[in-house]
Amino acid sequence: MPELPEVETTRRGIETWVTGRAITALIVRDRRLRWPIPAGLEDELAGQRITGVGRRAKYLLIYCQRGALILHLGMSGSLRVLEPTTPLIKHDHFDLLLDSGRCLRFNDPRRFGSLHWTGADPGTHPLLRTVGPEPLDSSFDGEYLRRVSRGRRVALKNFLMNGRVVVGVGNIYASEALFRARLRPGRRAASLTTREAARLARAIKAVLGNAIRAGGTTLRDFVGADGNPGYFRQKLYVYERAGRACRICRTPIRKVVHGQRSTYYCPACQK
DNA sequence: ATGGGCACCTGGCTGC
DNA sequence: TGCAGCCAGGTGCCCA
Repeated sequence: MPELPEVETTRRGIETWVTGRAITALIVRDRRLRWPIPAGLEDELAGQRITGVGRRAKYLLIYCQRGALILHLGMSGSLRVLEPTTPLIKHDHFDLLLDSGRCLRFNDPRRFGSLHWTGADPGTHPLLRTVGPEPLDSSFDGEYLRRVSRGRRVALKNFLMNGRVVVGVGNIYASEALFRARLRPGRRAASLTTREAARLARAIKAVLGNAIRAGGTTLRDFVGADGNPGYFRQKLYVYERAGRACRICRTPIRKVVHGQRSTYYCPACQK
């Protein structure tokens, strides 16, 4: 499910509900995620106050007095603000109960999500230590993309989805950003000219920014903290539009596979 | 170092 | 109606 815009939508959705609240309890119902929820986390969290909610890459960071929770939504995870009495459904993994009387409830059918705890700066955690720049930061620009793409023979699409190059760009937004930059997904990264790299960096920022403004993309099951879907799907130009007319030039959109993932592009608009 | 492929899971849809 | 097969928004790890 979630790429950067969906995680950011979730972050904004929970922020005002949890910041400044104390955790009264963590109730774990199913520890089985990509990695098991750490034993003893219940005791660590009880009584701690939440000081803020951040995001790094596709990880949500819930800052507490003595450390931070690091939460990944995987492919199918969602985190909602609910009354604790809301009936449980299949794949509800945990509740974080707050002193406001609300709770954060995490549901994840495919169990690709994860929950970690760190007593240190989350940026030093092994999962986050080696990741690339945030695409919406000013340090991420055409000059950076041009520099790190030198000598790289991978397809542009895979290059963008490599978290060491840039974080947050998943399968939907890689295709969308390449369409917006008018670049073919199969081109070698090393073929990027200075101008193209600048166009691509701008396209990534624009696509992600617009998707955040729309509350993310819901293809099947993404919902934000309020339970509502995202509305960016209506604004997709190529993703899941194989055979349909390009919104710019009416040429049929093509679907190919790169690294076992579906990729969509317009053979006329993208060079 | 780089790139490619696999594995981890459940559920929804398609076609026989 | 049942069932097999395929596909899905991520990413750490293994191997060449």
